[in-house]
Amino acid sequence: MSKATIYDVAGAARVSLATVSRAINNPEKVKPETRERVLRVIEELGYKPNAFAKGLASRKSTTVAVLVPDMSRASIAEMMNGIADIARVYKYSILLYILDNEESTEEDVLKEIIAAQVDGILYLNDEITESQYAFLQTINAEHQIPIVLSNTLYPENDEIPSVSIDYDAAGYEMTKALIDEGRKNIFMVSTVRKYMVNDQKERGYLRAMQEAQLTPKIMRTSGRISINTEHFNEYFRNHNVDGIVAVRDSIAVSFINVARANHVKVPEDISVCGFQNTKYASLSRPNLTCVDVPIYDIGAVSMRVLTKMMNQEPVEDRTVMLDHDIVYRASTKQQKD
Amino acid sequence: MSKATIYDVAGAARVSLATVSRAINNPEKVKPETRERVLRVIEELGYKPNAFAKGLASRKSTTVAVLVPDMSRASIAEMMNGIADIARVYKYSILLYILDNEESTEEDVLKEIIAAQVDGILYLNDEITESQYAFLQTINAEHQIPIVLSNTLYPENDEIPSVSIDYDAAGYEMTKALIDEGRKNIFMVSTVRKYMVNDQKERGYLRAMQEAQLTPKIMRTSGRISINTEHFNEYFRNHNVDGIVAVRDSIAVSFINVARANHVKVPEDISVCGFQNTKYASLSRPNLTCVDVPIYDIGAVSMRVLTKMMNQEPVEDRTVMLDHDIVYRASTKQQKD
DNA sequence: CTGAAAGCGCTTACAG
DNA sequence: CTGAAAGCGCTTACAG
Repeated sequence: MSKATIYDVAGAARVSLATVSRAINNPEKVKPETRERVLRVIEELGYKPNAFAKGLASRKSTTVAVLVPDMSRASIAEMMNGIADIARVYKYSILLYILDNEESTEEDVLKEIIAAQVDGILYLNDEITESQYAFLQTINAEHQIPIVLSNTLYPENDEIPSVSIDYDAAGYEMTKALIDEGRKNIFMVSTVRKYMVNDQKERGYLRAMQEAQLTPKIMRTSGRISINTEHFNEYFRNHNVDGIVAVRDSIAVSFINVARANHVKVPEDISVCGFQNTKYASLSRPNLTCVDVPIYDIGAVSMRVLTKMMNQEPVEDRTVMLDHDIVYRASTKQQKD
Repeated sequence: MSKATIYDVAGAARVSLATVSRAINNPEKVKPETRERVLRVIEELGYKPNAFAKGLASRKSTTVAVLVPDMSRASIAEMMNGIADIARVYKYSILLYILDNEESTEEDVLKEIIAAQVDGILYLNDEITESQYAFLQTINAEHQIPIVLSNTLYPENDEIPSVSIDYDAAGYEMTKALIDEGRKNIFMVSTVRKYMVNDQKERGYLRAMQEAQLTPKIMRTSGRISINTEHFNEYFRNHNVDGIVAVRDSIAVSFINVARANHVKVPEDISVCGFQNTKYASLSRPNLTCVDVPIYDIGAVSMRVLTKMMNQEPVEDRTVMLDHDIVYRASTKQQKD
């Protein structure tokens, strides 16, 4: 019923199966006349090449693996949309691997990926460590399989290309904006776990504070709301805070809530800003000022870079930094346009 | 380097390739002694079966397609985690297909999926229509390929199994809770686009209102925050509202914000509740009362049902409804425990 | 319990 | 521009 094979097409078009294959994959090598006849038969029969046979014979899968740490981070979903759109344009399928820290280690998953014979790997795990990077390099070298880091970067090394924004600069600008408002006691709220990307934000924050001769203070939270609330409450009792640069929107919103519960006014008494420009930023009251990360584009561009690598095209820029904006809203005093 | 094939294993273990294949796939058909020898060699050589050859020879892919409308809906990411965890247990890979309304129609994507020879399909598109359902049935019948609906249901027909919660009952209970608070002018805020799932919530709402002899009023919004805000503002000027059952948390939070901007107090003057129990619910002020949908479990169970179908095991219950809770928080008066 | 052999549906030099 | 044929790395009756 749906099992038309290349033989059926060849028979119906009265050519050899080699010609059918060429008509599909190297149309220019087939006489237009024949090509059209073949294509028409393909259409009529609803023929779709068997992906396994094709993969086996050609040693190419037209499949890429997307490796993600945990889908539920808001940014990742939107990044997937960008990846999927570009993948579709270039006819790649997406094999999704979600890392859960439980049973299987990342190394196992990567072995699985290799066994699946993907043509390339998109690595969305933003908490990349030295040893993980080294492991990726090994894979890259041993299996000749292109890898791109999506929304992460590994500043010491660009052997594996990466696509993100300049988080260091963004952290700097965001902090500078609060300094320009006259804030003195600006805290960065970062995460306990060390993410490369948050590291960069911290660097930018530190630079801005040092330039302004202010004392930088970084507090680290888990991502969990309930814990944050207590943690932040304590801070209000014991610290003088008039500015917050949070590494994520949701953390910033948590902070706003705690501030207001402590009768501290946002933005009169304290300015709060975040990173990402998720829906949280628009749903919070006051609306959150934040760095607008073009997360869809990061996904799309990193997939595009990967397609180039899979085609052996040269990749001139191995550390792509997309532009970012700062969206000024009501959680800070300074409301530029 | 990494290209050990079944021949290499067979050679090193001094058996035929048939035996190697059996040692992997039907261990009980191989003498324990030989089996262990083979397995040891596999370990040593780091042999991984070539997925394409295996797929081609066996006509099974151990891959499932997950078809999603748009990753960025909050619920889908978490559902994917549930799906992925169970998929891993049963050794299935996930091929991800994201529908964007642009170029390719759903029908094209499904053809692609079939060409990819997946063993099963998980369908997460919650706005399923009659014609889509019919098309899925065709696929099911023609290609003998199992399909499960995840977090959707198609009440008129259970030929295609589905896993969700009883959204009708949940809508009823949520509405009833507001009625029990003494609210009279309870609106349901639903979506312009017709989602099966929201239909169910509306049914439950209507039933509760009718039982209480109250006039049901359904307003429909797009999901976009900016539009909602205007829309809701108008409502406050022209209507008497003392209760809101929103079909999504984010819509409920939008409504809370607009209410407060109009100096209407939540929950003193108006009770507001939503659906899903996302992070929005905890980040809003006041915290949002809502139906807690076990979205991870929905993903996990639907994947489990699919594995059963792929193994030809009988599926007794074709319309699985998982339990749900209502989480009472500060956006409603009645705070049960 | 094990092996020889056919076959899965393609691609791709190699001839012509 | 086209065809015959080998080969990709497995699985699976079929014998034994």
